[in-house]
Amino acid sequence: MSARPHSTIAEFPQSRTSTTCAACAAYDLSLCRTLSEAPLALQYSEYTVPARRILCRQHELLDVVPVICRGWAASIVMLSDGSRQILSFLLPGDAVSTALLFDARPYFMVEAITDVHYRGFKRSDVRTVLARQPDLLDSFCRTWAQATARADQLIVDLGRRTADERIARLLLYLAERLAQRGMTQRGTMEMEFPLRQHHIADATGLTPVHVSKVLSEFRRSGLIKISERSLTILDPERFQRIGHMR
Amino acid sequence: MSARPHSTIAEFPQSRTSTTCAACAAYDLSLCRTLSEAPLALQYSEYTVPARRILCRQHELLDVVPVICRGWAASIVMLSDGSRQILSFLLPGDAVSTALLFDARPYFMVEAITDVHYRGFKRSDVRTVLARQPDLLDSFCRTWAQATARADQLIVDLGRRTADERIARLLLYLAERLAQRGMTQRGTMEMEFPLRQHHIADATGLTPVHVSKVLSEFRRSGLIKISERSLTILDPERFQRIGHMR
DNA sequence: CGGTGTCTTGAATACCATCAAGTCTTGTGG
DNA sequence: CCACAAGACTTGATGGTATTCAAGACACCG
Repeated sequence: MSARPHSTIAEFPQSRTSTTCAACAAYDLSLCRTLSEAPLALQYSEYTVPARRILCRQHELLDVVPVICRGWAASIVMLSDGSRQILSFLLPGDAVSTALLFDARPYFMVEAITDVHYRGFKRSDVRTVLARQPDLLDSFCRTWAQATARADQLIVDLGRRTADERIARLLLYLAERLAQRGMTQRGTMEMEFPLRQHHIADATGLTPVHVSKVLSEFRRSGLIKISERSLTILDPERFQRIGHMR
Repeated sequence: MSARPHSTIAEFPQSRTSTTCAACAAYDLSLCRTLSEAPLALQYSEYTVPARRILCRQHELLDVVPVICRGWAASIVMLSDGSRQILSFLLPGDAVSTALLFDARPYFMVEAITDVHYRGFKRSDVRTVLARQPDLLDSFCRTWAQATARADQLIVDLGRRTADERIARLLLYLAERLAQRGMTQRGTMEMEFPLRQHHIADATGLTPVHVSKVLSEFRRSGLIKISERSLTILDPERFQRIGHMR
């Protein structure tokens, strides 16, 4: 696999302008609002990085907890032979990793998929706030528990499911998360979909070549429409059956 | 795959005798001690179940948080076609799942591998104690963060590594955890090892047949000795290279 | 306009699953 | 104590799914 020379770390925090949070697709779901608004009003830095840029590197110290405001990112483990495994896709409102609060040295990197806008909260600030606000801590833990459940589900998918099943389940899972954020066309199963096939491959433990073949087959059988950075699930019922074959 | 008619749920809590915790291999590591001893002295029930018995079922309500005292168990997701994926092995001192504190309905089952002795703490008790003791909460979260890291590591293994690598890494990981608990022969890499090959298969996303072939190959090349419920890593250095090939 | 990234398709190959038969051990009831 | 059944493991033959290799089409960008 090829080196990616364009990947350089984000370096320059923007001035902390009051960004239009109304644009954040997950404003209501997210911890971000609670942390940044009164009465807590934690300080944070804001960053904007272009697609394909690295937000933070594997094994490098990180003293902020990043929260995505706009765009898609992914947390990725890179192996020494260049192969990659995506642990999770990060959508607006997602904190990069809940576990990051307790370990300053992530074992994965975070890479922007689209242009990404994000905030970095100081770890120590977040921890003191959580320690003082039991209800906040509780909702934080619930979010963490959800992430744990998703990770375990992914383990099952990678361990025991075929390529068709893995890909169908990934797409359905993303569709569900986008719907929660109001990021699908109202009523339909149509959504903006910035993932490249190599992202799908890295998330499902497959090769890009095989992903291409499976998606083509899905397209031919009228299950999905996928093109021009957009995805439509045409036959949700049949598509879900493929994801739940076992 | 076959139905396992012998698996019935553990039903009868024993009388709450003061068990000899000195025998617990992970007494110092575990939350269990802190929870059960003064000054907290939480109430708990104690259970002993034979090998292959189910401690708790997938999707069934559970109002206690089990902590393993003796023996090996595994948390397992079962799919409708009978195939199984082991999420984690549970050793003495392990709580069944940290996430279980926030979701009473586990998406996995827990099965005893050897005879298992465990305690069940009431979820609500544990939560109130955690809420009141910041240092306890902190160490709880650190344990959770470790479990999260292990799950992510497993995702990488299943997504991007070959059978040889997966199996070698599993054995090394277990050896490391056993060593932490003083459950290896002092100085050597020899340990009691109750796993059947089908457990290894279910944990690595492989078939028992293939596990057998890989283990035989490891044995032939003098990497490990594995027989009679015991495992010795004969050539740790070479074995680790196999686990870290990429 | 070349360069890079993305996607597609086909052919050859590798890895692991499946199927099957046989050995050995373990546990159980007669 | 023996007979029998079930579980655990091994080994070889065969097959399928996904990888690797390769070539070409297409879009986008500086």
